[in-house]
Amino acid sequence: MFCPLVCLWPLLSCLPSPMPPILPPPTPCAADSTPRPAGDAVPHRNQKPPTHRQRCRITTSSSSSPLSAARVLIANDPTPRAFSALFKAASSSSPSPSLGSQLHAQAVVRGFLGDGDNTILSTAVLNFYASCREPDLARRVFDRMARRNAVTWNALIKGYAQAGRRDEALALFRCMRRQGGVAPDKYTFPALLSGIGRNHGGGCVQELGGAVHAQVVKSGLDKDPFVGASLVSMYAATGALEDVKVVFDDVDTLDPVVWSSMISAYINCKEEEAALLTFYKMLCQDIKPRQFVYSSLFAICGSMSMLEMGRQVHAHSLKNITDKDAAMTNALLTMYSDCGCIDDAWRVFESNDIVDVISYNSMILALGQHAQPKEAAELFRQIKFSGLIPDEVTLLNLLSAFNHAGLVHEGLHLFDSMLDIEGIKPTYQHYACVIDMLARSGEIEESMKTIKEMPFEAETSLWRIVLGACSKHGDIETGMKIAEMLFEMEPYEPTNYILLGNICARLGRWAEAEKVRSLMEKRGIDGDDAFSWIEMGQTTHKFGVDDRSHPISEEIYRNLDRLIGSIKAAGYVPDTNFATHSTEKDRREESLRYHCEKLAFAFGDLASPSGDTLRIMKNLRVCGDCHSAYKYFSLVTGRKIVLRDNHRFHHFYNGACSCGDYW
DNA sequence: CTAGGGTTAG
Repeated sequence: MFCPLVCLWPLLSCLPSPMPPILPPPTPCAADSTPRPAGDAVPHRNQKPPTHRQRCRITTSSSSSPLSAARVLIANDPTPRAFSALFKAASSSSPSPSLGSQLHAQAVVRGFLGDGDNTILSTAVLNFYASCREPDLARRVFDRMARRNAVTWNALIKGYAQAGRRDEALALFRCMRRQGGVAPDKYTFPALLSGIGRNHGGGCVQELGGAVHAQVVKSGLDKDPFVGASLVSMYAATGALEDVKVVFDDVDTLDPVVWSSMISAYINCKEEEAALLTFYKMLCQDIKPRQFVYSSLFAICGSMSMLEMGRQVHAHSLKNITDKDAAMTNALLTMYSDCGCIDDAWRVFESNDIVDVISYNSMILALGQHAQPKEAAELFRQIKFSGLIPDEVTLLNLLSAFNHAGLVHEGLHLFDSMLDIEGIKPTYQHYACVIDMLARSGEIEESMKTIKEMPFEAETSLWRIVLGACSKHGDIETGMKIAEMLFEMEPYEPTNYILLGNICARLGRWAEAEKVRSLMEKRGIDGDDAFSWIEMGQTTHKFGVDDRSHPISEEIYRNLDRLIGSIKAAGYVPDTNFATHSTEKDRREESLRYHCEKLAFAFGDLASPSGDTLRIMKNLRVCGDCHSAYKYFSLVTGRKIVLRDNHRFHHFYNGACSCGDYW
C-alpha cells in the first residue's frame, strides 16, 4: 500500500481559486541544455549482412532510429513483413511524413502493395499516415485496398478523430459495420472517442457521445478499461459528470488509466476536491499511480495554492516514479510557482534533464508572474542553445512577463519582431497582451488604436481590460464609453460596473459612483465577494471582508489594529480612494481597515514564528491600499510576504514590493 | 498492422 498522504487532510474541504506565482534570488540560469547527438544519421554497422530474423528485429529495435533502421533494411532485400514492422516503428516516435512516403514508395516499387493480399502492410502504411495527422493520405491508402479488416478501419477512424475531424470519424464508424461488414471492437471506441469533445465542446457532442456509449453497451464492451477511459474523458469534456460516474462504476477498476481519467474528469468539471479524494481511493485500492496522475495532482495543488499538499504529492511521486517524464516535471515546476515558491520552481527546472519547450514556457511564465522579466528574457535567449524552438506560447509568456513589469519598450519590440525573427504570427492572445500592456502603462489611445487595427474582433474580456486601465489612470471619458458598450454587450457582468464605479470613486465623484452601484443593484447583479486565504500546515484559513467567523477572530483583529498602529507610525497613510463603497470620509477609512488580505496577514503573523515568510492568496485583484499596507507590514515585521492575486504575485520585503508598484 | 489518461497559455 502506498503511503496515503497523511490520510489526505481528513476529507479536505478546500478553496476555490484563481491563477499564478512569485519570487526571488535570481539563480543565473545555468540551463546547460544537453546537446543531443546530431540527427538520427549513421546506421549501426553490422559486419555481416543480417539474417531474415535480424532484419525483422532491426526495424523495431529501440536502439536505432527508424531512419537508420530503414537504411539497413532497404539495403538488405526486405520482406513485406519487415516493411510493416518498420512502418510501425516509424509511426511511434514523432513520425516524419517524408520518411514515410519514401518507405511507401519503396514498398510500391517492390510490388508489395500491388495486388493480392497485402492487408497487413497496407494497414501499416495507412496507420503511418494517420499517425502523422494526415488522415486524407491514410484515406487514399484505404480506398485502394482490396480487403480491409477491423484493424484497418480502426486505424483510419483514429486518424480522423485525432486530427479533430470528428464528423468524418463518425461517418466511418457508421460505415464500418454497414458497408465494411466489420463490427466495432474494443479498439474502435477509444480510436473514435479520443478526438471527440476535446477540441470541440458543444451540445451535439453530448448527444453523439450518448449514442456512442449506447453502442459500447450493445457491443458488451462497457467493462473494458480502454473503452471506459475514453468514455470517461469524452463525458468529462462535455461536463457531464453524472455520466462520467456511471461509466466509471461499470468499468473494471483495477486499471490505473481509468483512475487517472477519472481524476482528470473531476478536474475538468472543477471538482478538485473530488479529484484528490479519487486519488486517495485509488491508493487505498493499491493501484500504483503513474506520471499522468501526478501531473494532474500537481496542477490541482498549484491552482488551489495548496503548498503543503503539493509537497506531499511531490514526495509521493519520488517514491513511486522512477522514470522522469517531461509533462510531470513541468506540472511540478508550475505547482511550485503557483504556490508562490519561485525558487523551488527554479530548482525543478534546473535539475530537470528532460527539458522541452513547455518546460521553458512554464518557467518563463513563472518568472513573469513573479516579477522577474530579466530572467525570463535570459531564459528565452537560452532556448536557442538548447536546440528547441520557441512557440507561440513562449512568445506570449515572455510578452506577458514584460507586461507585468511595465517594460513596454521591450514588449513592443518583441511583438513587432515576432513574425520576422521568430517566424511566429501573432495570435489574438498576443494582441490582447500588447493591448493590455499599452493600456495599463497609460497609452490608452494607442491601445484603442491597436484594437481597431488588429486582424481580430475584440472580445468583451479585452474591452474589460482596457476599462480596468481607464480606471487605473482615471480616464473617465474613455472609460464611460467602453463601459456603456459593455453594459449592452454583457449587462450582467459585475466587473464592468465595479470598474466604472472605481473610476468615479477615484476621481472623487461619489455621487456618480453611487449611481453605478444602484444601477447594479437594480439589475440584481452581485460582484464576487472578495476573500483571501492562507495555509498553515494542513489547514487553510479563509477570510472575507470584515470577516469575524474565525475561531480566534478577536485576537486577529487585535493584532491587525496593533499592526496598523505600527505601520502608521512608520509612515503608512490609508488610501481612501480604494474605499469605493461608502461615501462618508471617516467611514471609508474604516472600511479599508478590515479588508480580507489584511485579516489574512494579521492571522498569519499571529500564527507563525516571526521571520517566517507568509504566503497569502486572494481571489480578486489586490487592493491598492492593501498593497501599500503590505509594504509597511513587511517593514515593521521583517517578514517576507508573498501575495498572489488573480493575476500575478507580489513579493514584499523590507518595505518594497517586487512589482515596483506597477501592477 | 489498431486502443484509453497528463504539463505551459487568458
